[in-house]
Amino acid sequence: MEVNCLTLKDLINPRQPRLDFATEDGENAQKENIFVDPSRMAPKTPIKNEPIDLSKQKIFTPERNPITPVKLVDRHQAEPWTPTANLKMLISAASPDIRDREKKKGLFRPIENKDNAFTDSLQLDVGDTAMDVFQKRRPSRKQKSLGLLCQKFLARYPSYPLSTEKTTISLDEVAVSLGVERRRIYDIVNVLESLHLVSRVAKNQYGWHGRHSLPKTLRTLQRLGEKQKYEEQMAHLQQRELDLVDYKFGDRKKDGYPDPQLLDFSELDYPSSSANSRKDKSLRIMSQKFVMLFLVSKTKIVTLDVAAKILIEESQDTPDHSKFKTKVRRLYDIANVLTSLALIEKVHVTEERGRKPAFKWIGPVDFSSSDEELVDVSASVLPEFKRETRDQIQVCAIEKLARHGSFNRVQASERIQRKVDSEPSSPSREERGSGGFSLEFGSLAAIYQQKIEDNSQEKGFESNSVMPPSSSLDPAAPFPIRSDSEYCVNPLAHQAFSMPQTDLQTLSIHSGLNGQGGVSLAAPDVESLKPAPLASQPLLYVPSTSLFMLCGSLPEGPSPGSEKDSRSSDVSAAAEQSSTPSVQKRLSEERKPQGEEEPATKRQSRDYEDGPLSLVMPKKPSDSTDIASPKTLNNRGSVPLEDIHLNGQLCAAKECSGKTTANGFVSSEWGNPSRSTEVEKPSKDNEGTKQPSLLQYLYVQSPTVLGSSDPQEYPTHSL
DNA sequence: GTATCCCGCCATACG
DNA sequence: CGTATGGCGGGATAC
Repeated sequence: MEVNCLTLKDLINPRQPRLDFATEDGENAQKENIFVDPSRMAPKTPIKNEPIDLSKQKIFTPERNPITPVKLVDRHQAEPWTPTANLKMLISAASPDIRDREKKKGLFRPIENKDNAFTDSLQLDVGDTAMDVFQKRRPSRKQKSLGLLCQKFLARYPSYPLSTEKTTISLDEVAVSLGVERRRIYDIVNVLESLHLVSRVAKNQYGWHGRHSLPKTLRTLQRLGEKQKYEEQMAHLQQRELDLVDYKFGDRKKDGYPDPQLLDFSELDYPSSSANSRKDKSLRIMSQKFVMLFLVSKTKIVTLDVAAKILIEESQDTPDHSKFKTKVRRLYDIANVLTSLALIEKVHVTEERGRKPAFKWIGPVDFSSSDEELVDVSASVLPEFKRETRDQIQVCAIEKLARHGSFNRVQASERIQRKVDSEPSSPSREERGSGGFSLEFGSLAAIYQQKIEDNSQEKGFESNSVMPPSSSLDPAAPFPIRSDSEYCVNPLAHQAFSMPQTDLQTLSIHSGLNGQGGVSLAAPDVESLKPAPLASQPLLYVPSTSLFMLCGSLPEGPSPGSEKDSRSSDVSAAAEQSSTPSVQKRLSEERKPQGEEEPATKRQSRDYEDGPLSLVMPKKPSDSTDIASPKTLNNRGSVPLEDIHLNGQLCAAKECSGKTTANGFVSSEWGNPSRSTEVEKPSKDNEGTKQPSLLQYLYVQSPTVLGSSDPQEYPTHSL
């Protein structure tokens, strides 16, 4: 299909046609969105700084100004790709109007994603013939995923742009360049806007801010989330689920009132926009709330259904099932974007009720803390409105609290605990949340970041310590882990980053899941690692899902539980109890040689050996050095830099791993789901003690997931 | 089957 | 009226 559809570009440049883009590989594996990165992500446009590239667009849009874009022109009729498409075509034939529409669309084609290098080459071998093209090129759905698209989008701009330059984003331009309809760009931009990575400047234009203020934004959101007592809400919902109740919360928990204004908070102050009256509706708000849920969650894991329920609640209550479905749909959209930003990753949680899709926060968590500081910061950053917002929010929150309080929070909490439980962190950093230190870090980090940017990125924050450094490095991703990606400014880096992230994620996951703890630990390593950089990269990204979480206590304790150890320390005391140490050790020992890519099989085997732990282990490879990463490198070709971080991350990850795991264990998988079930049950956990958290989640990696989800293939490096 | 989620119709907002 | 935005959900795809 691609073939068929040419894009404007193609038109312009006829020769390229298929190959470039095509590749797909579709099947590969990955789940959907993954990123690969191609070298080309930013194809034409100049990435970094320049936002706009007229060249390509020329035809289409004028771009720069808000002028209205022309809709695109058509290309030939449509692309037959989907069945629907065909139908449409037919229809269009019948009706002119429709036809027009079609024309408009016309453009998309997959862009090249990927790097040509590998894939293409591979594919090329096969042949470029038309046939191949057809087959290969087929635009698989994945290629068109929002996550991938978002990645491409992000690759066009520096994560940490220099303050001096302001980048403007022309929606049309981007749409054309990425080969998608504008509608899709809105989806991305809206989410980015909710995190203040961009802001709307004018009609068709958005200003790119990058992740500089992300920490602040997250802090603010975290606070808001706390105020809203999202944690409790989540707990309630979970309970309900247990009960079976689905949507509908009878209780109405808290909210009687609307949420306060997250939105508002969203608007930065960007000069130009004065008018904003965006009625911001759902996507933006939903995105912020969704993020808040992660930030307030101890486990940092949020299931889609819980998130959907909470969101619905707030807004309205219609327990309508359809509404729920729609919400979930939107959440997937948001999640894809957040995944591309390396803030979350997909996991599965198995609860009593069964396995459910969920996402785990892998972004920075550090800040917690006290309000004031935060506030200040935010204030500085965000101007006025923030404060206002905050105040408002606070007020609301208070009210809510009061109400809630009355409620049964207690119960809820208990239940919740069960579910969530887990927790996080382990020993090392338990406090993170509590302590203010995190805040400090955050701020420091921010500062550093900026400086760094200015300077050059590099830097060595690393040095020291733990968290801070890491955070500093990666603002975006506070976690040590992901930081790398961010760190890099270059576009390429971004691209690359995806991989790293993955790695990180994976690692962390394996380890224990919790990012938190891990992070801190990691940081140090990272530093050291950094230098090594590239090597580490090899890992690749594993997108999502590698793990599953199971709730409940572990069954036998033995194995799994113990192994796993707790990562969670904070919460779960349980972890402490037993296992932790051992686990950690292991982790440490191990390293991951390769990235995660390993096939599930391997893991499994390992698992068997050790049990869940083993899973974790693999990742560890500390060394990151390994290397292999060539692939990643590829991208980098142009961009050198930052990759390094990745390595660091890895390290961190491993460390984390140690901590992590607390309650759950990882299992290998699917294969044995049964097991998991067993587990679930409550054994009560060890802990029962203090923590409420009764339920534990198990994280399991799923082989499938691995394989499947990640299609990645990236073979990795293997090592 | 279920989980994801693309696609794009169509309602709004705005001019 | 037109365009700009983006809610929304049918239905396709991935698993």
